[in-house]
Amino acid sequence: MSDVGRGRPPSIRDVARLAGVSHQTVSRVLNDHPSVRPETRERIVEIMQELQYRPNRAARALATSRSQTIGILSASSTQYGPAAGIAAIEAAARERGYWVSTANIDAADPESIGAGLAHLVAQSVEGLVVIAPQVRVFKVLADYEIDVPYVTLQSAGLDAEHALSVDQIAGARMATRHLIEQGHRSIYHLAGPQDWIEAEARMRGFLEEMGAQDIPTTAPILGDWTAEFGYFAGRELLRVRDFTAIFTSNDQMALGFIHAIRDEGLDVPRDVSVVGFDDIPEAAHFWPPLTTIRQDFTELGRRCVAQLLGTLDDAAVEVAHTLTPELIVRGSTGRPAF
Amino acid sequence: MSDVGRGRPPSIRDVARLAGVSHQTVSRVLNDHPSVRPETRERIVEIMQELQYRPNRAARALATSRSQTIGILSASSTQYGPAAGIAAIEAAARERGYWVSTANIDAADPESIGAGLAHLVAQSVEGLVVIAPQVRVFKVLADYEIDVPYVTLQSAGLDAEHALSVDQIAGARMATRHLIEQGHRSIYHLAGPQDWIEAEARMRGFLEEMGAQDIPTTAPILGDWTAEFGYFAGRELLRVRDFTAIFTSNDQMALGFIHAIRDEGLDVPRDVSVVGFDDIPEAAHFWPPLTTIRQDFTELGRRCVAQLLGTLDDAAVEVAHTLTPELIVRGSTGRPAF
DNA sequence: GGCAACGATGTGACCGTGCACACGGGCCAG
DNA sequence: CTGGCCCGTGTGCACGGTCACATCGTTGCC
Repeated sequence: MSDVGRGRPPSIRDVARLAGVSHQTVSRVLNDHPSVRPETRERIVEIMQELQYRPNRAARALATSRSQTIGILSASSTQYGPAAGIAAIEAAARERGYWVSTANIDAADPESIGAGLAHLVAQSVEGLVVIAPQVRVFKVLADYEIDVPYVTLQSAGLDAEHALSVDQIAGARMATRHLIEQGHRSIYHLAGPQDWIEAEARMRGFLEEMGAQDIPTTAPILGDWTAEFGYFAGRELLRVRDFTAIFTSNDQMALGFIHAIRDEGLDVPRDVSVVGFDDIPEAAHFWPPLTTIRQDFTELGRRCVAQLLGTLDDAAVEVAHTLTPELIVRGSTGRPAF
Repeated sequence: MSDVGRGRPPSIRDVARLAGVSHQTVSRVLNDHPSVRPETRERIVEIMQELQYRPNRAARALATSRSQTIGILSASSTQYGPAAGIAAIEAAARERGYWVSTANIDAADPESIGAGLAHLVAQSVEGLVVIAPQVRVFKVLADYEIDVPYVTLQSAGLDAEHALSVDQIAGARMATRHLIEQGHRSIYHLAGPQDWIEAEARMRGFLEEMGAQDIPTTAPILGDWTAEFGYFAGRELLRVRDFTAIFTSNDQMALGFIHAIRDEGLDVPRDVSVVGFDDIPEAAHFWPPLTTIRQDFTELGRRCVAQLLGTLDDAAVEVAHTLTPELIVRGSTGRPAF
């Protein structure tokens, strides 16, 4: 007698039959259509609960040709910054009833980029967030002739229209200025990989600020973001030791660099001052605590969804494309010894 | 004359018409059905490329009632471990033609857990990976009567059938034994939050090993995984300083603890030896480099997908549920001073 | 040589939802 | 009084695939 036949989950037609209405009326209830009599609506809702009815997303997507999904194409998602951005994007998207699908890519491998992109496009995502701020990725993006709206994180300068980012140049200038203000004149810069837009911008900020203050610079060293590289770069540079401060393009490299400094029996900041970039949660507990540039990844992720879904609902939301970073002064910087 | 009418993307029927076959034959090509004449297949494939045909995922999902999607319910996805796991899961899933959809939750808030779960279920995921190794989450999971297969990461002991994990107890015992072998007898343990399964297991491992060697222990301190907490716990404990070594339940807390040790003007490992857990990429460049327990999150993620999709394709894959961690000895541990 | 089996293909229904349109009744304005 | 409009609801089809089954020609075996 019970209807636990459960060959398949209940559909709107099952609900309709039990409520004594047409499937269309049920559909109207689902979509909050105004012209349904309150008592009808109530009855339908009740039956839905009773049946544990859940709308079938695939069917809806098919009928409306909207997937209600946004895709995230991300490189290096184990890094704090991207991870925080992804989390924020997911939260903001969910709040608006969207799903989030991720594809992680190896940004060093062009094929991987294309595969990730194809994967997301095949899923017919409605929008795309690209957290892979590398020149190479943008080339692929351009070639691919994406036909969905997209937004990129941390790539100002390359694709201004679609970019949302923290002002990397400003951040780098803050970091550099801080060192100069402390009295340093011989400052190195340990940059990120050439291919990364952020790395390039930070390097530019460094050079701009040094230029503005008329201080000669040596060519930045190109790193790979890892603490490991910071360590080896430090070992190398300290053999000559003709500098009193270094600005590294992220916190991990700063950590490695400090490690190298200590290995040489030197002290931070007495012998060398160090400034990082990102303010990862651990930075406050490096030894010494790291002076760095804080970026609000969470806010960035939030705006990114606002912008994207704004485009989709053509609400023409104007979202500010640039956030300003903040200098966090801690123990790793001080006046140079004489 | 051109067919750039493009009201909507091409469907298999469009392809079929141009190829002079029925839509069913096109469908067969899509699904690699054997009985299609090679030349027919070739012609169809050609036309697909010409038309830039892409199968509509929603339609397929509707017809087959398989979404080809697995969901990840994750807490604290900005941590290295979970993030690495997610990336591995995504890669493994994609390789097998599955999509991955994520929901991040605030594990402290029961409502958030339910909402995340509901979100994924509403998407009709075919399988679920839960990376939120907290007792509370499991309660919700049990209440929810999930009707899709699921796997949980790092939660052995609570839900053995579904759990895939690195053997936390073994890892904690390794860490503890290492300290004991160095000659330490007064060892503290800074644990993770009580609610976390991993934290509990590591604590148990610590107590077991200490017990096995007949060394008296003091009650572990309950932390929150952050470097911040490690720092404050260190400040507190060092006021009495009746210990020569500490085993912290993760690397971040170790970092904070070391910070506190140095703030007191003490040295690691001369005055206090420190062992962490996880081996985050930065751990090798802490000062001193951190002795810790390495877990292979990537392998864990991979197996997790194997297990899940094994269930789905009922291939009855038997995946080993437990991985063994590895002790990485670095500079933060040594013999106690006398 | 006849019949079964199989290979290659086509036909039509079906999956669960939304949309365009139709329909009847009540209200209001001319 | 009557025509038009809005409200609440129903009808049928479309969305783009897959599935079960039908069809037809060829091959193989007794």
